[in-house]
Amino acid sequence: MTEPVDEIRGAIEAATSLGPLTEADAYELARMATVAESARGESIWLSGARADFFGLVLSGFVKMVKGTPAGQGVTAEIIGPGQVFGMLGVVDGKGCPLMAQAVTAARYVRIPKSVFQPLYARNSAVREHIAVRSTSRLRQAFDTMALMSTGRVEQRLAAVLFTLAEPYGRNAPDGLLIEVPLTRQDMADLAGATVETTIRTLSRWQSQGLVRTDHRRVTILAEKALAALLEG
Amino acid sequence: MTEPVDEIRGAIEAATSLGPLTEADAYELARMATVAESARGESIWLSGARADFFGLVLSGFVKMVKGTPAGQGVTAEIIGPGQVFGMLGVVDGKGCPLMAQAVTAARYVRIPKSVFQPLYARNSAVREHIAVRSTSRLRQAFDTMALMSTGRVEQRLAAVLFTLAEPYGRNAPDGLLIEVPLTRQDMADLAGATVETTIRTLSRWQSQGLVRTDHRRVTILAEKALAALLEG
DNA sequence: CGCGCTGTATGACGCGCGTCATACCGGGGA
DNA sequence: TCCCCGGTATGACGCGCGTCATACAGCGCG
Repeated sequence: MTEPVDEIRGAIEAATSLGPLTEADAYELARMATVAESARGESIWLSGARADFFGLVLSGFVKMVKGTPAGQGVTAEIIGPGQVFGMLGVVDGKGCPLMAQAVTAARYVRIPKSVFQPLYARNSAVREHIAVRSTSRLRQAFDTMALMSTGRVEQRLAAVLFTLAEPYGRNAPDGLLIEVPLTRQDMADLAGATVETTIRTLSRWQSQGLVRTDHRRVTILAEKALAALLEG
Repeated sequence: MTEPVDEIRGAIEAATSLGPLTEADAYELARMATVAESARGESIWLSGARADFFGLVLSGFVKMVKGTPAGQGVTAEIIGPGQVFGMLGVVDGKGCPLMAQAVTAARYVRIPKSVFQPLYARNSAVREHIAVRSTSRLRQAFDTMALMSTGRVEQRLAAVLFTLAEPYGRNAPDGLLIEVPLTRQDMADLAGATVETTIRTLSRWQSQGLVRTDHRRVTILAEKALAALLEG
């Protein structure tokens, strides 16, 4: 069994989101970080709460949820193993406006912002790396905005599946398996729709042979046919 | 009459979006930049086109439009005097995925990316400044995403007005005047709705005394009542 | 002046999808 | 074992809003 600090350090060094850290920096972070676990559905932090740490997922999946004025939440993104979440606040000192919640049972590293901040201030390569990632996410955000404001639910849902398939898709014998276990409610939150409509849409797709769901995991069976819906 | 280069330099130094430039840097940029004009409705660059410059608005307004797979466009943001647009591509070298189009007759400074890039690479204060602004826009983007995916048109439209009022609102005798001249179509694009629905909604608000429109400029008469719609 | 074009406005119609209600299934706990 | 609860599924209903059609006012132009 490896020492926890080594496991953490390994994960930190492997996380491309953090950028090019020196060995000493990685060790420093690892030394001050801790591993935490959350059960499925558990909140890691609440929206608006000034979390004093950000997270690096070791296993499982975490979602970032934005509360709407209307009350219900919309999921902004799904964070998987090797990805960090809640680091936005590190850049400008403001808190993260999104709620973090475990989609599945999850293990993750808690890295105190107070430890990372000086490193961020000192290491310009890390700053640059994070800046580039921010702009890339901004591009994605524009795409999502455009989709959400014009599309029908069917299109949004299809887009959600493809968005998830990009980082978390795996080729399976009969199609493209999305490795994130999501309930219909989870997908509805991603698409900005209701559970019922999501269920209906997926049922229809299933009967048309476009997708298959198995233990909360979706497999895209007919990629081209599903992609065609996006043009609608 | 001031020399063009001085007018440009003044605008560049005043633009907070560009960050803390040294005098020499500002002069260097100004020397290589040019002033351009666009008539209302004119495209400054097309989506996907690799513009080799970004812009700094001197007067008038410019909108950034994201084309949707479905065909029609959604306006991501409105850029006013003193604001820059299309600078995203400078950070990571990729092009700007949004179309830039003049909402009104507009004058703007064209700053070649090839001139700004080395400055960006050299001046870490500028990098940091831009990074902070990116994260702030990312936050906004999350808000907009949440709004677009859940809200009714009425709510989205109200949100659009308040979003515009923040940078471009001015206190007028009878309310809050939004200084951007927008057609109903423009507002529809911002809200992700159709012209007809936008017209109907604004007509209703007008008859209820919530807003007034005058020469394409909207005045919010009953701020609290309008804000109440957001909670719906 | 009439003509065309753009922007605003209003009505009719239909469908997508949100809302509410009901039912079934599987798993974990007393 | 039964019960309960979270997740899935399906039907009925209604309304918001997108779509299409029509009308009119302002404005530049030949």
